[in-house]
Amino acid sequence: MKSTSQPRDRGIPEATVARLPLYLRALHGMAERGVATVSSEDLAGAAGVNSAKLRKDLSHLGSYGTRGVGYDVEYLVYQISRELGLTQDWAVAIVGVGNLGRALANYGGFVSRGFRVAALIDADPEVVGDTIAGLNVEHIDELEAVVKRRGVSIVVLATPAEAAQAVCDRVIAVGVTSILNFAPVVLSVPDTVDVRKVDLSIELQILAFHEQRKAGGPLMAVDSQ
Amino acid sequence: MKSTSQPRDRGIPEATVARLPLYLRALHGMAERGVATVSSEDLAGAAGVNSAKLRKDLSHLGSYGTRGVGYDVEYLVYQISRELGLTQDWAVAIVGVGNLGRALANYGGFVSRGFRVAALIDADPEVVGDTIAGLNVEHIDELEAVVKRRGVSIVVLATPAEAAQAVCDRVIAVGVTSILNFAPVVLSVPDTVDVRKVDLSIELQILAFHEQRKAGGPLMAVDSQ
DNA sequence: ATCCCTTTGTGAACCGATGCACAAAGTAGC
DNA sequence: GCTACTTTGTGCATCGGTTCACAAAGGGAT
Repeated sequence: MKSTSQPRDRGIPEATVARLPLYLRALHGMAERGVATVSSEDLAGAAGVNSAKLRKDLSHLGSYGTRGVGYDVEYLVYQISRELGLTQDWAVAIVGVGNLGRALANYGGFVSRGFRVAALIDADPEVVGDTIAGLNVEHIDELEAVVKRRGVSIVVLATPAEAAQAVCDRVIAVGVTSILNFAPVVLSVPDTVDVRKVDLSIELQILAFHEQRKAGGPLMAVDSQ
Repeated sequence: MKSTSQPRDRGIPEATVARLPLYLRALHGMAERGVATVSSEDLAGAAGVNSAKLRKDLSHLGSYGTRGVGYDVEYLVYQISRELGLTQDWAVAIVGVGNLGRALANYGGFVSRGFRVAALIDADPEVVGDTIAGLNVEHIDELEAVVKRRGVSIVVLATPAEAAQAVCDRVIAVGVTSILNFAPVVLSVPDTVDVRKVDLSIELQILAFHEQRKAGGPLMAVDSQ
């Protein structure tokens, strides 16, 4: 079993996986502009990475380039899509239909290729029954039933921090193993479950740290010693 | 110059900086519950990290713990806040007041300690003049003036993808060096500028990748060879 | 068919981050 | 003061990821 017919390794580095969507987006843009073939140099430029890194990333999927020529755009789009699992359709449920949940439901670009918002769920009787982005908001009591009925496999948590862990536990109990968490809490889950976290406040704090450094560091104003 | 009085090293590892906000949040929770002192083990548990990592992270700020006892919660909150630059007040402008921008403006928890939404800016005459979260939405033509007048130092981009680079260039031209980008594009900026990216679609794709792996991998359905 | 040019795929050095494991430093009890 | 116990701070081995640099592979021209 050498790198002739089955070069695709089961273990793709996590860092590579995180960049594949970036390459895919750049490639989609190129495909729309009618570009047929692209070099690692150009694609790397479009994705904002180093070309050696790009080549190594792609080499983890297989040998899809042609030396002296580059990569076929359409073919590469297909291969990356398949590797990421975007050739199938993922049903996503958004739990928590506050400002953020609403924005996510309406954000077209977000749920694009491969993903479909299949359910909106909230606890507030005030919003249950509303129609948002063409979907009926259902009550949290229906959570388990809705997840099962619609074949939801990815849950987006946009609840208040206090509610997140409880909702998390419930969706895991019905078999969901992929969660995108917007609530500012550390979820505790079994390690069979994947949680990705998006935390706006943390991103701002990291920016503030660097901004402060540029301005002279934390000692400047205080001069503690 | 040893580690007695000036232990604070100018170079805090990036990975550490990214975790400090997490520790800070856990500590705030503890402070509210009246906890006076915490061990690395307990704090690490609350933040979801390994205790050795936590201790090493904190050691980059200085020697703020007491052996045999732990860390003083209040004191550590102060030290981390100071290191992150949260003892000062950062004026944030949100550009793009669509669904997402609106959600961000209203999201109280997001702009919490140390941050203040100082301006909302949009190009659509339909929304310019509206009041959202107590703020008047201003026209994009006023961008430079508003940024200067309000002392904005961090800009949040919540525009459509097509507009993001242009807005980015403009705010950089007025001196902004910290940008939080929600638009699904790779911004090109001088390397004096910090850009952090939040991309919902990428997060979903990473989840899909792992979800597919759990289900048997991309070969299962296709069996290409 | 041969030579030259382009671009891929990857071996190897390097770099930063992680986690173990333990000495150093402190508290508490006698 | 001395001993036993707790918990920090860190040296060290390790690991994953990045980057360089180049040999291998292909295309095109003569």
